[in-house]
Amino acid sequence: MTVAPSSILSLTETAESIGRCTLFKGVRSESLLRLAESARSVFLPRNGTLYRQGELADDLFIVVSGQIGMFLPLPNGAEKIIVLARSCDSVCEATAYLGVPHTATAVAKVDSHLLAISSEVLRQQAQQDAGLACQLLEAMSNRVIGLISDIAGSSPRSSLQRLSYYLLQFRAEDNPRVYGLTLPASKRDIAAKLNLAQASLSRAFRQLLEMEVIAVAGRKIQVLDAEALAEFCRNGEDNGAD
Amino acid sequence: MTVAPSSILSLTETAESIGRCTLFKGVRSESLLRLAESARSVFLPRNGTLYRQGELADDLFIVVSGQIGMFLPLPNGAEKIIVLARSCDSVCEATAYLGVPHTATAVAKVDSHLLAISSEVLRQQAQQDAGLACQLLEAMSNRVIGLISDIAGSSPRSSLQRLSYYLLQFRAEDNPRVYGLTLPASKRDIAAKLNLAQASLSRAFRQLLEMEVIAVAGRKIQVLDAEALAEFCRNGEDNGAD
DNA sequence: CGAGTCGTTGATATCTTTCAATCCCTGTGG
DNA sequence: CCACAGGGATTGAAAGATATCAACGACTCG
Repeated sequence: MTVAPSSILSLTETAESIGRCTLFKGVRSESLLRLAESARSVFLPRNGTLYRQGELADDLFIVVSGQIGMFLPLPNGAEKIIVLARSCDSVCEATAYLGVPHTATAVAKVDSHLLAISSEVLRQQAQQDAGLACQLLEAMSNRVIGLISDIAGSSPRSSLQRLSYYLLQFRAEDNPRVYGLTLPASKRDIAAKLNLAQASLSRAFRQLLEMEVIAVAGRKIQVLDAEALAEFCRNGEDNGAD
Repeated sequence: MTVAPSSILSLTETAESIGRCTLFKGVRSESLLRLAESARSVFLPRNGTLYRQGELADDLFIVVSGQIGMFLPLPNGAEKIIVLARSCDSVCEATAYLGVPHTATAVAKVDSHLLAISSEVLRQQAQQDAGLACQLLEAMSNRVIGLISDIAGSSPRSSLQRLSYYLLQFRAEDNPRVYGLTLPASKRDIAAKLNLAQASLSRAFRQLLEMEVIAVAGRKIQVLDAEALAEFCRNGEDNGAD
């Protein structure tokens, strides 16, 4: 992991960068500046390790650009991806806030640029700025909900159900029957997130494809019948067209 | 769900009750009182439903006595238990703080007594009392870590590994080789938490038993060789005695 | 044009699930 | 004190689904 002094950017620029992150949106600039003072700029090449499970969390990371994957090493050598963080996302808020060992390992999926904020400063600032604390609270709440959603998505035994659930998460608010999406990562990583073998995911895609519920073009996917997907999630059985 | 006016308890008594909860430990009494004012007392008989997935979260619940199980209904009619909350635990902090729909369903495993705190008041108070907000932040962080740990425990395919991981969580800080524990719920519920069929969990217990890694007496369990359990978690294979 | 990665596909083994019957323990009632 | 539900846990046999291993095709990059 390459660490560059944040001085490449001015303090105010750094503060702005931090403020753009969803985690700190709306936080008053004074707090932002404090955080920026403690920030280090980190560049991580593709496949570079940001931290490993078990290491102490001294920093909160903000993804400026690139993509970071947090995963759990699994007994059989495989890995389970917990979060895929992209621009403006933050990583390891919980462990950083608590200052405890990282629960997962984080690596860059592509060349990435991040900001490391001292967890100690973060705690201090949270104590003094309730607005900041509440913002963190909100982000953390969303993370909790996201994790529970992940658990929900990984709990069904059937690979078809897991994939259906996953694809359904990209559906817009107004619940359209047809919609498009782009996979945020390689199929291999998606499989790791859904706790499936690459091969199993591939077969699941094929099933959906042959049922004409989706159309696939590389990472671009067209959902042709979201209702059918939802039906899979409920019943686990195919009811095709009704 | 039976709702009784909190007036059975004096306001200060309620505030004290709230303060005992780990979620609000160390919070200044003024904030506690504000929260207490908004609190309702809730009694839930065994198998009573506290709330269902999808309902709006208007309240944060504190378990005064009893046990609450939060679970996700699964496609095949089974259910996945996410959290088992006991005395002094809190339930659905994230959804309540955000005021969004519940992500899971909560029922009482035994006759239970809880306190319902208005989520709106909670948000207000958090804005005004950074100490409270930080306390919530800490609790939420722990919840995140706990969830990730759950994910880690549910990710390995093997039932032996899942059970081993689960039992290992009861190990004391100093990593003793031998230790005892009492299951916090029925084997059926444990199975639901580990994403296993009752029968599969039973068989996993039997394996561990026959390998003399644990001893079982109802809900009381003696771990005879924690290292062996840890080994299972890593390798997924039995290396018996070395 | 060769190297490397990603994704697909096939055949097999392994594991869990499922369903059902049985056993065990507990609390109740006679 | 014994008998009888009732729930929880165990066990057995069969079926189903995914993992695994390996080989192949497609694509990108240098």
